Amino acid sequence: MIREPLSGADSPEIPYIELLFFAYRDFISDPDAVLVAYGFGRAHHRVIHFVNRHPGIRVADLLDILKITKQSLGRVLKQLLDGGFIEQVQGPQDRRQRLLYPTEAGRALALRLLAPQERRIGASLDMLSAEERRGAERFLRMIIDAGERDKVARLIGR
Amino acid sequence: MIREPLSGADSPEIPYIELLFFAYRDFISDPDAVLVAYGFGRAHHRVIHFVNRHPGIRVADLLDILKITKQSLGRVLKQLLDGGFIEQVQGPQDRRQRLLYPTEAGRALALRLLAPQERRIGASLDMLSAEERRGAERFLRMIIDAGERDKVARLIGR
DNA sequence: AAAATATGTCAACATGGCTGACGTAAATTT
DNA sequence: AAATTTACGTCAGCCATGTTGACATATTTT
Repeated sequence: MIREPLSGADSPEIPYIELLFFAYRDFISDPDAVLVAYGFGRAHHRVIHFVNRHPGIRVADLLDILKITKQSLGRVLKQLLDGGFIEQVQGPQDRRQRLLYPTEAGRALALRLLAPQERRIGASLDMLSAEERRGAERFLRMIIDAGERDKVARLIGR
Repeated sequence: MIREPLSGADSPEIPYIELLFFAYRDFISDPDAVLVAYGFGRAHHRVIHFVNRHPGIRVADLLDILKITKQSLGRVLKQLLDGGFIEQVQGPQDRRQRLLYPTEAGRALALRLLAPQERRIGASLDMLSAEERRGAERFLRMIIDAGERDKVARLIGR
């Protein structure tokens, strides 16, 4: 039995690791509360978000963003299609593709899910200087897998 | 059907929201890879981590940190006890309490799970100025629920 | 014509959340 | 001393969301 704590003195990274855990824990609690009213979960949230951010996105792109299997995505996608939050359109060039677009309801849901997170993040950013904000952004960016950073930069538009 | 993307121009918070998603996605992929070798999941990781950080922690405190139910915690805790990664000791003052301590194996596992995250976070911090690092820390801190911040500050030791 | 690609689908399974109720032992309050 | 509260464990069952691997179809590319 070990009595000595694993301490932040041993490793200066530990506070950041734990802050990331706690921040993420609370960060997703906002949309979670909204989602229960729709009978949806976090997986639906992610799909709704990225389809609204990139109308016409392909299923394959969504899989690459979410890093989940086709089966898992297929399940929630079907529910969102059935529920009238997302529409499929055959790709005009490549007709194998099913391009995904939000409906009016889908856009409304995306905005409802976004609102509390904007508030939370906005309030946090308000407390920071310009350089501190840059620090937050660069910190997160460098945590992403090196091979994914360019893709993410393109996705978020900077 | 809506064709206009929900844009970062509409809302300056969106890039941060998405970076947080992508950073967290990759951040947990490291320990996930280690855990499969033990037949454990993320829930075990969290328990192992906080028991190693705070040897002698009570079950109730763990529940408050993880924000999960007693039932969910009980399941993984039992597996960690059975596997010899954690030991229980009756509380000396209050004998209703079961204080949790890591075993040697539990400490070793905690360090194995920590190592890749330290590398990832450390490499990210190395790219930042002192003020940027401060920004990253303050950003995360302010994302945490206001009512939880003091508790978290105590837990992470600053 | 053959091969590769984009997508969907099937069955089966595991993890880890949840609820609500109930039990026990120990500490605290009345 | 009795009643209440607290800390913890446990039971049964449910749900969301992740996994694998195989297979089907339409379409595009070679």
